[in-house]
Amino acid sequence: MLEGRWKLVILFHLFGGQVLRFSDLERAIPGISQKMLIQQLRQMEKDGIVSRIVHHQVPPKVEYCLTQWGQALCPALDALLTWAAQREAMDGGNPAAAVRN
Amino acid sequence: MLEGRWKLVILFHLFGGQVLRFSDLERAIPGISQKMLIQQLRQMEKDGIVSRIVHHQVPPKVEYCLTQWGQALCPALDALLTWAAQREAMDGGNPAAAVRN
DNA sequence: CAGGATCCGCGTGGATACTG
DNA sequence: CAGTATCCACGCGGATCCTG
Repeated sequence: MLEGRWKLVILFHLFGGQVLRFSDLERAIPGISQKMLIQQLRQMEKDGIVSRIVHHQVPPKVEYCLTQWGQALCPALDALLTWAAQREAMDGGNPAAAVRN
Repeated sequence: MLEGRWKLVILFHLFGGQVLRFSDLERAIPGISQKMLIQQLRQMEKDGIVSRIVHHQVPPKVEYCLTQWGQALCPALDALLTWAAQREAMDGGNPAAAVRN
């Protein structure tokens, strides 16, 4: 359910109860295409991890945030961030390597 | 670094300081091919997550375990397990869905 | 603005056979 | 036992164009 190149990246942006618009996410994640963004969001919505809030108005406005079940992922995401931080704190390794992924 | 279909599955088996042989992992992970197993192990070895211990003898014996840096992933893996467990504890949803992945 | 629809390359991953 | 070598399908993900 968390596989794929973008899932975790998206989740990290929704981390901590953030509510973001489609375009916000698009701008926040350089390199992602609209197709991938919507595709991954839809899958996670289907899996009950993120919820989609449509505001009926023009221009359209759609927001995304974590569901309650998605919020439960926060400790795990946090642990992953801690892990990545440890990596950078390590000696020789180049710091970019941990970020690049 | 954790992407791909098998990385996490393999890590879950090396969880808690387990030291396993190649064939142990192969048997423990139904459906994985030798190619994928060795490929993913090599990548994680290169990333410094798992370490490869070769015992020079016949028949060959090679063991795999987490490096110190790999051990640092345990809290994160644990959080993910907790997350998955919460899923199953939830009402309506079919329990298989959380496992299937 | 928030997508939908298409086309397409290329890498991931599966199956099988072979080896030191 | 612990890999290596090869072939190949499929689908992920990128690019581009279109729409309510």
